[in-house]
Amino acid sequence: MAKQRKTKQQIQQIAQAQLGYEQLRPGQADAIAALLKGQDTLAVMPTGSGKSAIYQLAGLLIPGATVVVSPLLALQQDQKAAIEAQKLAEVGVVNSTIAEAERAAAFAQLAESNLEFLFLAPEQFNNEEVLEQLQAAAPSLFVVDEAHCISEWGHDFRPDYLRLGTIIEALGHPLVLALTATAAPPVREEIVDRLGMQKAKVVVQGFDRPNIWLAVERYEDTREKQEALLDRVVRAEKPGIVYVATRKRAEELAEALEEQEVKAVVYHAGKSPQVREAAYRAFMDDEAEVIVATTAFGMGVDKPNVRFVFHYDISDSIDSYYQEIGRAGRDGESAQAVLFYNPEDFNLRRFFASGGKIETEDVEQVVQALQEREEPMAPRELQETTNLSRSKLKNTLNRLGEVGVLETLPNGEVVPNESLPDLEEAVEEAVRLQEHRQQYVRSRIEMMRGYAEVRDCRRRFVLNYFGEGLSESCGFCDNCKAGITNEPETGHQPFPINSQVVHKSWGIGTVMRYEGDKITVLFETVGYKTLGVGMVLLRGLLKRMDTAVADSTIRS
DNA sequence: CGGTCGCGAGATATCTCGCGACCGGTGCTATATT
Repeated sequence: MAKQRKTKQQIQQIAQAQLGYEQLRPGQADAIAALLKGQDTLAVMPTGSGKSAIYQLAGLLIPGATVVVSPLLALQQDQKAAIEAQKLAEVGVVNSTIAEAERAAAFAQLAESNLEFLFLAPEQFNNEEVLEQLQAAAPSLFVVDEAHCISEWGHDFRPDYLRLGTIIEALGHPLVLALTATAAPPVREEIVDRLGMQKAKVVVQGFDRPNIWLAVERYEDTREKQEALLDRVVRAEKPGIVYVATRKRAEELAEALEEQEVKAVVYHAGKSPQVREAAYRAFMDDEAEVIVATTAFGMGVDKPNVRFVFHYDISDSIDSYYQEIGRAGRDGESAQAVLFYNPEDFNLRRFFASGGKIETEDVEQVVQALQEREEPMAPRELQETTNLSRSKLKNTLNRLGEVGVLETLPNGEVVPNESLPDLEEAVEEAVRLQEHRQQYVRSRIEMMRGYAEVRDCRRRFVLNYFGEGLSESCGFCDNCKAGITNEPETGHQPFPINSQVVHKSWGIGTVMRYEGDKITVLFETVGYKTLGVGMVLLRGLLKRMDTAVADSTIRS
């Protein structure tokens, strides 16, 4: 296929003609231009900045079909509807809710090169027919929407996200486009890595949301915290979102709000699809003032006038937290993000994070079962033979796949690899990988504590976390208002932000931020670590890595 | 880790305490049952 060279101006003209866009935003044009040059691209851009337009335009401009991997059935439907409303091209959706006839029609259209966009969830690739049809159709563009799911869900919850790289390879490596709203540098790296993106272009659009007021209120007492939150919701300008960690808490808080005559609805995965849809609609249409929700609520939500996002419980990472509060103030008007913080709440997060611990014996058991069988086994069979819990087995299989002991076939069954590495060593490596993963997850929770307890401009903390600087304090967070800020003093920063350093036992890391006399480094193996700068210098704990970080990143 | 539930024991005929068990988030898909 001849590479298409189009100037940004030409792209702009097409955008205007096809999508009615007056002006493409810088990130959009950069991403599309990179794709047209044949470069795999990762675009990290806030919701509402037109991520969909990137794949829509690129899909139309590049000859051949576009496959879009999307995590939720509702999103697939929405995106299809959006394209159809603009009469851009023929669209198909393939998932478990689609009738056989419609599914067959979509594949027939695809085979005749009459389908431009095909939406599906990563689990669909377990179906051999899907993969065969796609291989025959040879799509030219493979899009992974909400690509942070690879890193957030792939390791345990939805492991098929980790297999997308294999799928891309099986399709002969079409051009790859990954899209996400929120991804810290290690998450970006993982996306590029796991999808096997080649010479990836990374386009990052500004993370700052200056109209969102950031604050943390600390309580040592649960009852006191609840009363404070309810009181704040009652007084706050609405509509707003209250995030909680458990379904039960969601129900309780909504009820308490109703008692105070606040129109509140509940949203969590324990509700039937109808009830969830009704709650969503009520909130979107401003019939409900407040939605009290678990993390089930949010993906794909783009409501302009959300005036507050309150967290009754802390999130599992800054990534999640920022994504959640980012749903406030999309209209550009000011909005509030307040974290109601009780250090005890970390216990639940640690519990969620500890579920995936695997023991050497468990791993050996799985390997043994596979070897005895000598033919592909479905995970369900393995679960019966080994007596491991579903999530533990998932984790074990994922890690074994990573160290090359086994391979997951397109239909989801697993087989031992033909050329087996040293088994004992590989098993140990698998256990070690899982430990690293856990340390990483826990270190992200610790960064959340860092945010809650930081005595500096909170916006600077968050932006540093995403690899961006903020030279002047924001003036729009509780700490700035109270005069608790800590202007960066270059003299105390022996290693520049974002530079690479090496630690004797933790290996390579990236300098994330400084706070007072503390330095926070993100290590590839153990996650985020905070050290005293004085001690680091005195003991020579960190050494500068001289290889410059490849910077294919555009900031705008 | 901590909140909650259910149970049995104890002092009194219903309530209170203490102990152990158990649960806690996110979604796809396939399949069986009304």
